[in-house]
Amino acid sequence: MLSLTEENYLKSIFVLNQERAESATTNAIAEKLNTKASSVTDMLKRLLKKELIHYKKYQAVKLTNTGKEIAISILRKHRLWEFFLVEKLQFKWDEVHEVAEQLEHIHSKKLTNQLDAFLGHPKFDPHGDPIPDKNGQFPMKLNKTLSMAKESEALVVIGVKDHSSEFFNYLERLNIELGTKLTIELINEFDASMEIKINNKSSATISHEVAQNLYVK
Amino acid sequence: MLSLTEENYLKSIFVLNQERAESATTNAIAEKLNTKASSVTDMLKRLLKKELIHYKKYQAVKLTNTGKEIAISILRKHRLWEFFLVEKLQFKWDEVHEVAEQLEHIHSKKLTNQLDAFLGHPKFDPHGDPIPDKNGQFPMKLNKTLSMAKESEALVVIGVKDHSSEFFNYLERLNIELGTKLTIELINEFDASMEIKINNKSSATISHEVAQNLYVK
DNA sequence: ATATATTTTTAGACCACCCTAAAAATATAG
DNA sequence: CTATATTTTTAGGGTGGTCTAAAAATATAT
Repeated sequence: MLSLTEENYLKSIFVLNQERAESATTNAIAEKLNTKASSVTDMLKRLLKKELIHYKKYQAVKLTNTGKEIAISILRKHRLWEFFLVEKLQFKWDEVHEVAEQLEHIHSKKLTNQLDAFLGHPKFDPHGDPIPDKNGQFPMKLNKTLSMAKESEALVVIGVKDHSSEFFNYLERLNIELGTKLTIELINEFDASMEIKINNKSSATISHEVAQNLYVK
Repeated sequence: MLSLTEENYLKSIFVLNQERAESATTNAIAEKLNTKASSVTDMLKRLLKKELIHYKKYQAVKLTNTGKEIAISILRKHRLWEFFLVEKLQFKWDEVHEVAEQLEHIHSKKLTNQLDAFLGHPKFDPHGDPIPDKNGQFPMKLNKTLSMAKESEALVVIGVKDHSSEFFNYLERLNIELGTKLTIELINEFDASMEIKINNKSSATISHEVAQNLYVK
């Protein structure tokens, strides 16, 4: 059983390596965890002894498979809890992080999996970050935006690229949320703005910029 | 901000003093926390310095008002989470404790209060223990056991006195859980055992000892 | 290619929390 | 009331995790 601190180190290393290979350096980890480089070196030795990382002095760190598994499970818990907080407990999207940082360290497979089921197996957290499933598989990254679709296509909203509250407010006024059905009625050639039907009820005209920020399938 | 360990000490002291005044002795605390008496003495000094307990060498410990507040808030969180686990995540009675022991240490007033609201402000946890409200007030204690009821009375199970897994298993075999309706069909004068109807379906004979451990209303 | 700047590691110390073994205080029995 | 048993505390040490300051390795600049 790992300590809370060890888990946080694994998570940071994982996230850094996601961003860019070779980027999990001592200093980078220290900064991410608000600690000192010397403390990081200390911990790296411990994690090496437990075979959770690959580490040679003065070189960037990588996770072993075990280390990766653990890091992913922590990420999974973090994002599931964020989803829970927003969806069930009315937290705002900027209030969840701090609490999820604590909840991600609760050890109970049953808890995690039941929570996942209770939430309906969400694929993305409230910030749009992908939630790995219980086997550690990440969902496909969202890549198709409304702006890529053609006239008369019927689509479903599955995410947003922009996370500003301005955008969320805009979507709320138009009654667009996750799962909303959109049909493209017309695309203006001039500025690529679109006339769309929302849930087969209301109609609206949206700019190309808005369409670029809506993930659909 | 208190450490997880400090919080556990406060909780244990509170629970011991609930059971009986003067019962929070060094040895009793050590046993409750699965640690050694000398470690307890160590911690008592720290808690004294933080003014969370009243403590004189060789004497039983009491909580200060601050200490009591903290202990109650931990108990509140523990019991709310137990309720959540059973009610929303389909945990069994005997599976919740270990996880709740972890969840009770999450620091977020907003989380606790929103969870409370989400659950509908429950007054008792799945074991029938009272859940203090956000001001630290406990609801009235459960006091009526099945053994106090009379022939032909119809009752609802609202808690258990005994928390052993043996008892939980027994109840599971009989299909008795929170909210189960029991009707007393007959009380044997000899040993005070009862024949009861469970949810108007199955019948069973239960001993007086079992009846004494079921809270009803 | 050497001098300088930056990054990383080591050395040594501190704190929280745990332990064992022994000493001190308290409780119990005759 | 003394002798013994029990409880509690002290003394001293260990581990996980932190830090500062200094040394070592690596990277950068001329």
